[in-house]
Amino acid sequence: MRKKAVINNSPVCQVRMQAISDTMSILSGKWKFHILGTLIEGDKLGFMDLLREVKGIGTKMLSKELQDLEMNQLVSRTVMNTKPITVEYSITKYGRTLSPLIDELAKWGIEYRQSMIDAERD
Amino acid sequence: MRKKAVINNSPVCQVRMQAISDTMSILSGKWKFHILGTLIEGDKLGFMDLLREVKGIGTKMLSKELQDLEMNQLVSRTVMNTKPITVEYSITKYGRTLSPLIDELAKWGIEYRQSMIDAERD
DNA sequence: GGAAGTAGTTTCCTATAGGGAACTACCCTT
DNA sequence: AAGGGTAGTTCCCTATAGGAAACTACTTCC
Repeated sequence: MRKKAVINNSPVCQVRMQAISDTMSILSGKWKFHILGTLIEGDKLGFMDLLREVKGIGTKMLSKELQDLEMNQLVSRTVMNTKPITVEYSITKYGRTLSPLIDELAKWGIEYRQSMIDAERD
Repeated sequence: MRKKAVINNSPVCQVRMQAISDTMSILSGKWKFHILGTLIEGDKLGFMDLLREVKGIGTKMLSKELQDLEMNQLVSRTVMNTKPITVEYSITKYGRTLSPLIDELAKWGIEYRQSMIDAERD
């Protein structure tokens, strides 16, 4: 008799797994959390502001990641009526719903670092 | 006068950003959350059990991801003294500290799906 | 002895992610 | 008219992630 999957067959697990995949796919890539974190802290920022704040990112990736985030309604892009045109990027109300998740990520990472330090002392 | 980064210069932000990178790097890849989620639900599982539970994964990736997780003390691997040797994978106590994070990921993903459905109704 | 189950490893391949540098285009200041 | 700031786009390249399939090695059941 061939064994079959049991645990992940329950509808509730399937939904959870799918949800996790969704979230990770929206927030995939090296820079999304950095950009979101920066925008959550810093209200309205221009393209060049973000380029300076997000250390190490280049124009290509910043542009691409911002487009992804805008597409998913996490970030808004507003072209201002100034001469030299400027653009204001800011986090959306919906983007702010990521705060608890980002906090958890940061919290776990900080505790992880601490546990490594504790382990070293043995 | 040349502008400089301001927001992410505060030590607290730097630590947070680093922590997020740490977490994401430990949990990187397509399968880690699936494996962890399955092990959190299902106590002790063998290699082939996991292969069946984690839909779509192949032996190579499963093996590699389990090694990564074991290295970071999130998963334990025990070779059992049975003939045909079997191996028991289970989540560690430390691995369980990821539960709140995984819950947040799932929660956000589920709300995201719902918001898409709501948006469609307009 | 052959099938099937245990737990992987190895090899080969492709698709994607991501980086660097150059380039566009517009405007302001000097 | 030259330099520097705005906001990107395009092209080229490489490194890595991940998948498929074959292979190892050992055991038990039929």
